[in-house]
Amino acid sequence: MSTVMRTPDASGADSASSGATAASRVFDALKQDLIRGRFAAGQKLAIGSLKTHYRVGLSPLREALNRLAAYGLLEQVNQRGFRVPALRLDELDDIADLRSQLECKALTQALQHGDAEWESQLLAAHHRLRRADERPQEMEECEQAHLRFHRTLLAPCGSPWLLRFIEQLHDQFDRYRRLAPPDLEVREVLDRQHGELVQLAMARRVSQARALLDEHIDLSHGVARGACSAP
Amino acid sequence: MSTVMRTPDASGADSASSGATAASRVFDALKQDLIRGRFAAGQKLAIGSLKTHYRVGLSPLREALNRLAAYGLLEQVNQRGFRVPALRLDELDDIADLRSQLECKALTQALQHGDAEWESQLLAAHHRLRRADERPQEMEECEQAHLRFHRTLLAPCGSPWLLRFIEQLHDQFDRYRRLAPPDLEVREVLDRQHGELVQLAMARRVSQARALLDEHIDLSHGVARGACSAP
DNA sequence: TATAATGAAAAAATCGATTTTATGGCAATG
DNA sequence: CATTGCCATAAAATCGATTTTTTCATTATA
Repeated sequence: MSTVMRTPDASGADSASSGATAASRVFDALKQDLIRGRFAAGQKLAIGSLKTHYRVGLSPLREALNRLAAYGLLEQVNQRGFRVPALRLDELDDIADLRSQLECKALTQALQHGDAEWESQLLAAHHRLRRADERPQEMEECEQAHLRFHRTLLAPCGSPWLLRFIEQLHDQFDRYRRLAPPDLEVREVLDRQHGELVQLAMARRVSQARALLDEHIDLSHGVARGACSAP
Repeated sequence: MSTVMRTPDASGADSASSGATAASRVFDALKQDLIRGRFAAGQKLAIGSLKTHYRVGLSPLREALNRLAAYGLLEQVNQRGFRVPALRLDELDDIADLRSQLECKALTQALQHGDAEWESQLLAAHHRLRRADERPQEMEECEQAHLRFHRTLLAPCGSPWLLRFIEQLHDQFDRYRRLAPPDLEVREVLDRQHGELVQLAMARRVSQARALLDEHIDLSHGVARGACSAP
């Protein structure tokens, strides 16, 4: 069962499944590693090393790099390869501002269209998130659960392009957030907000939910700013 | 002078210039042909024919196709190649709605940040647009001028990611609009609105300008709907 | 000393051929 | 008659080698 990819991985599922090509596998792996900050910001990628590191040939690797550049997780300069984008405070502010704008819109629409089935899924996603948060040593587990929770929250908004952009911004944002020093106090507030979001969403309290999501993103934004050095 | 490409062609300029690679050239050509509707919607692309048509080898061609899929102008299914996305009314509505939302936001910010230099550029862009419109036989000329006008209008908004998404949506929207039967009456109104937009922008009348841009997009939307058949 | 030219080494991009996977017709089976 | 299995064909994906372009240390020049 292969996945239609008008966008890199529109389904949100990892292409680790059966019919995955080498290109899509290395795309997923590279994407994760970029978001997790495994490459230094601003660094130039040595294609030769990537080839050996990810155990793929040149062609699928280059195809993956091209996708990532089009997606915005890499910069491509014409005869001089690929590099990791720098982390810039002004860009983070831009990303966070747009996230607020788009996710609040999506939330409004999701509260209008979401049905009973969605409510169950949202509760389930929140439950998984809490469980994962109880074992913070499993970082990737937590991150996955967190991503899925936010996806589930906005999923029924009815606008594929809106969701696409939100996903893209989320990936960009996470590059910053994951590199920032963690703030356990803020972290607790953020966790609490997840539960409150579920309550407000189920009760269809649009404006309150919007305000809370806005605050949620803004708090995260404050933490993520710690990833930036100079400008 | 090569261009940084965190996105396909972030500068808006054609990569026909000096340091262009085969991949970026065929990317530009394919992108234009897709937007111009030279391929039937839903059609599967025969990579072999593309190779001969665009006179490039397999590797650069595949890299271009991968970029286009990540950009959303192609669909990619894992072991069965690339196809042109179908034209769907609900998707067009989605695109138009988002365009309104994002472009109005950008317009507001542009009116706040735009300086005198920008005003000159806007006047110039509008002048070129009018001149191009006088020779409607030069369709591509008109389209280019039109695109540049809208780019210039929003350019100083100060948000690279917002501009990126707007550009992407604009390309998607144009796929529909260019295939729709032209409506000369509406066309005249749209042309008039361009001039009015310039006036309102220069006078920094934010809310009036927003309302007009919204109407502008909505009118275009009505025309573009003519490109859709069934759903 | 600063600047420009040079050329070897490294990296990016591309090509041609091979391998892998899907597709569609046809026979075999229930 | 519908369904399944099999093969030949076609297409997609990948590999290995070649070509092109950049990089950078070195030398020549003003």
